[in-house]
Amino acid sequence: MAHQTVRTWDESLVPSAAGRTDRPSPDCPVETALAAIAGRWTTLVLRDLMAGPQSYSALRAALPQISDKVLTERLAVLRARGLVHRSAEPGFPTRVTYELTDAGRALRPLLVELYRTGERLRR
Amino acid sequence: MAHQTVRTWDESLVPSAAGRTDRPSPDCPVETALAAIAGRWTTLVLRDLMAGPQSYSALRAALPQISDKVLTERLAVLRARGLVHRSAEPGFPTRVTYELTDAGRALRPLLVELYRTGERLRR
DNA sequence: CAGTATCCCTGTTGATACTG
DNA sequence: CAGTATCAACAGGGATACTG
Repeated sequence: MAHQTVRTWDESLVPSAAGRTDRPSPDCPVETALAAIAGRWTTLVLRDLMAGPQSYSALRAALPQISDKVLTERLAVLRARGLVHRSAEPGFPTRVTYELTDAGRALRPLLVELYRTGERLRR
Repeated sequence: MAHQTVRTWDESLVPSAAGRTDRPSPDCPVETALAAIAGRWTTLVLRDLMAGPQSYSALRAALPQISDKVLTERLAVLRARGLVHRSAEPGFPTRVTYELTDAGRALRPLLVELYRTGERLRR
């Protein structure tokens, strides 16, 4: 009879099978959440959008040091992730509004927990 | 009298001044927390250490696809971050145990929230 | 106003092989 | 057993200049 290693999982930490992965996998919920907020500036953009819909220039004004390229790419990625919705009014000059989707708003508790954890670590 | 833009901050999202940054800054608690768990494989190593102290080979066995180089580097970084403690028993063969520090254990609620958020996003 | 287009640079990851 | 050493490959981020 061969040895068998039975690994016990802490259900409060890893409640479902998807988290019992032995390598980084998109199927792991932790990876899914990390992928949602991945990228420099991303959490700052999300924070600003949590206050409500914002125009492109309002977002840029709130983050003076971000380059157009990066802000545009961040917003495009957040759109592709289904976290942000973009609406452009026809006419000139162009006016574009970005706002969070329901999925985007679902990130609020995570941002709060990141903040709490960061403050804890400071001590 | 010049115009003045008064930005209102949601205290439940950004409770202290450290989060009201206009660029990625190590002073922001969110950045601190993200830095703690940054890096591929990192959350998996932390997850395994949440179950208690582990030897180097136990960690490697739990993550068969990680290379020695990356596992070693991950552990070194987690040590440098003050999240993991390393203890080596003298003698041969070497036996080394890794365990979470108090700071490392403080990450548990964040991992749980990452998991919850990831599951939410799946729907 | 709201973006694009280039180009470069640097850090991170990984494969493979070797060691006290 | 518990790592190091080396090197190659890649992706993300940023500076700058231009456009419908």
